[in-house]
Amino acid sequence: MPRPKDHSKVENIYQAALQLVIRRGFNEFRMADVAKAAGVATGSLYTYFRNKEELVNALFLDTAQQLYSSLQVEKRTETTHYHFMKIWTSYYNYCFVHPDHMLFIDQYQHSGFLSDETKNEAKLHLKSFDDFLHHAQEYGDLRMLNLEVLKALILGSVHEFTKLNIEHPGTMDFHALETCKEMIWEAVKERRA
Amino acid sequence: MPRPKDHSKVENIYQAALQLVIRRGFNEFRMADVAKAAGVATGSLYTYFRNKEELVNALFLDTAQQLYSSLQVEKRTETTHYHFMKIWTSYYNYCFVHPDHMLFIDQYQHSGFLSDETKNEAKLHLKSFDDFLHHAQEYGDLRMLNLEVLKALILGSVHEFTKLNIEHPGTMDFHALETCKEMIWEAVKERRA
Amino acid sequence: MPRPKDHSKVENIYQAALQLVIRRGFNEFRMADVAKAAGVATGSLYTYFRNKEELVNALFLDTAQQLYSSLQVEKRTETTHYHFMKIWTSYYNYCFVHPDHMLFIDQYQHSGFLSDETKNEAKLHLKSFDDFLHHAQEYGDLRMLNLEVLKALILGSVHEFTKLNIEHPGTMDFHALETCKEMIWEAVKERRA
Amino acid sequence: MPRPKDHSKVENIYQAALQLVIRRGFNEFRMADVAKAAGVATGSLYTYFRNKEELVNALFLDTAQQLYSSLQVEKRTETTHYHFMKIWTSYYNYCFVHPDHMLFIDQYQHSGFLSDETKNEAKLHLKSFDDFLHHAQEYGDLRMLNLEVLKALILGSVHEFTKLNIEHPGTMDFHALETCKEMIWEAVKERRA
DNA sequence: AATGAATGAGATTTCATTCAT
DNA sequence: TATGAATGAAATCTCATTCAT
Repeated sequence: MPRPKDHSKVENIYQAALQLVIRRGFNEFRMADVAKAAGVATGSLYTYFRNKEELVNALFLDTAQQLYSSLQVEKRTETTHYHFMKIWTSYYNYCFVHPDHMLFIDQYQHSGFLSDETKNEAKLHLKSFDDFLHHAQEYGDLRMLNLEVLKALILGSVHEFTKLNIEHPGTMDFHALETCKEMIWEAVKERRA
Repeated sequence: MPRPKDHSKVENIYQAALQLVIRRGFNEFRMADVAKAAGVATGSLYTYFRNKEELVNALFLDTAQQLYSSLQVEKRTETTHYHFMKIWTSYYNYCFVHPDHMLFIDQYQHSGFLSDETKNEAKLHLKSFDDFLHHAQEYGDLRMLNLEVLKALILGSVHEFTKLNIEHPGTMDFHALETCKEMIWEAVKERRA
Repeated sequence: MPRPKDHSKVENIYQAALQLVIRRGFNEFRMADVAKAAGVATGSLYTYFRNKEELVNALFLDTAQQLYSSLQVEKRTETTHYHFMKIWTSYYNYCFVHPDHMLFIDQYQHSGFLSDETKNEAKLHLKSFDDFLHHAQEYGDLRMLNLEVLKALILGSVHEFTKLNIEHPGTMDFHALETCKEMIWEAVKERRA
Repeated sequence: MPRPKDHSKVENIYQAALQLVIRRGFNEFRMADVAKAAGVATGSLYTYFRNKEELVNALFLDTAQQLYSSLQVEKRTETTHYHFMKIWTSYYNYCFVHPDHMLFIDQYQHSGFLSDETKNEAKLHLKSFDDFLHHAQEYGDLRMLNLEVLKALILGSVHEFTKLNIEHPGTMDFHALETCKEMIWEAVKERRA
């Protein structure tokens, strides 16, 4: 029996690659560096990924999956308002703890490095969030607006606030955060007659 | 800083570089490609810019200046609401026509390629917008919130909607746009007692 | 030298390697590919051959032995002319059926990959053909000429015609083949006083 | 004005590449080695050739052109026999002086490295030799046989004798050479009624 | 003995920058 | 000043070989 393909190594590679993406400013990361940081040989990267492009795509998918999973959508038990706040906060918290993940996704989303397939597959992880928004609209709790537009505003706001945190740490204190949540809710909530 | 020997050539270079940034997926653009697209020799780039980094920084400044100038802040003659709508719309329109400018700024803003000096200088062009927001807060028309946070929300929303336009052209129709403006206003406006 | 632990496996490896040499254009064949095609693990190749060089040498010997055995030299019972035609034809037929074998030998014969030992050992399988030529010269049936030169012409002609068959299938029809045999015989036969 | 692309450098590269092909046994030559031997930087090879494959193809064409130009076909002024001997001898002499050229052509002719286009283009340089053979057949001086077959025998014989020269220098002495010429002529000449 | 994942030296190729013209 | 061929350091990728299982 050969050594079984070590899938924890793939995790190490993802971690290392992400760290480097951040450190080297999102512009470029070198395969040799990824290998070294992951504690494997350069050539080993190519047992897991056919080339650099495939590694980036896989890393993107893996990261997007984690990032979007942080949108804690649950079965409807509370008011839309309550649920919305909870989801937004959980997403914000994830971005706060892992700004690198969010930045990576944000940066590469529109880059030519990613295949359309990857981009589409990444979006699948937003399905339950889509459903939440859709149902909330049907209940008359959210503005009737193209879902993509709604999503862009909600997730985009988190992204922007996270970038702010990176550039000016401390700006987003407790009070600011509460206000932000409130603002976004005011933006998206339906105004009843 | 470019030595403005021949300003039209520098303009060509900027144009060419921006086009390439878009085409090559924001990841990398080659000096040779920029030169060819700009209709100059590779070596000539180095008469205008000391190296690639300087070219990127100069391009960033030039683009940011144009982009941020589109925030048509005027002297206060109308209500804050009216003025806000006008500014947001003019910015949105610029992004709609030049999505590449906006994407370039958005992508490189947090990249290690830019010097802090460049980043700061770029922000100077937001000074009049800062002033507008600040005064509007003083008049009690906008939420009392860290200016950076307010800005992040306002400009960020335009950026997100522009990205939407790129990915799904047509999503942002007239109705959606009006609603978006309304949403952002609802988010940032001060609720009086 | 292969350790003949499992002779059928070595045969598989030879077959696979030859197939690959053909497919990959005689330039390079990869150990991993040979292993896969032979249905064994990469590492297993190294139980049979110390390294790639040894595999090539062994393959060369094996193939040369088969190729040269097709020169059906028998005890002198017929005229030299009859015997010559028979031998040439049997060699031609083998090459026609196994052009890959012939090409492999032809390509690697002068390549630095083979040890002198291998080259010499391969030539031993031409011993009986050498004898045939030598005796035919003594009988005054073949030109008195350095044996190597004679061999070069006789075997070389078959090789050339075989290559022709590969490049332009059908060129060597029955008539052409008969003429070729005749030509070579005219070339090598002794003209008596 | 930039440095004009130095086409003598291409010649250097060809020379260097050929030398290496020989030295390293026709199996492989490294771009870095070619560059060093040609006295240029590694990267410079890529200003002349897009990649290794293109270099090999160009080298093949260049070498084939030289090799085949040595077939000194002239206007018919003498007997076919005389002319044939002259051509064969001039080709043999070229191969004797440049065995490396001949070996390179012979080795790569059937290798997957060359494009079909290259192979076909190389053959164009045999056009005047084809014409010579064709006319000689019409005059009733050469056997009526597919031209390709005739060529294979004539050129192939030279190749084989050249290889002999490499392996056993001295074998092809003056006497042997004269006999060889005679043999080939006996093989290809038409036997009149 | 057999496996095939892992290795890493070494190959090819790229591209920012220089420099002869 | 302008040119673009030339450079070579540094990147990506390959593949013969090793070795833990």
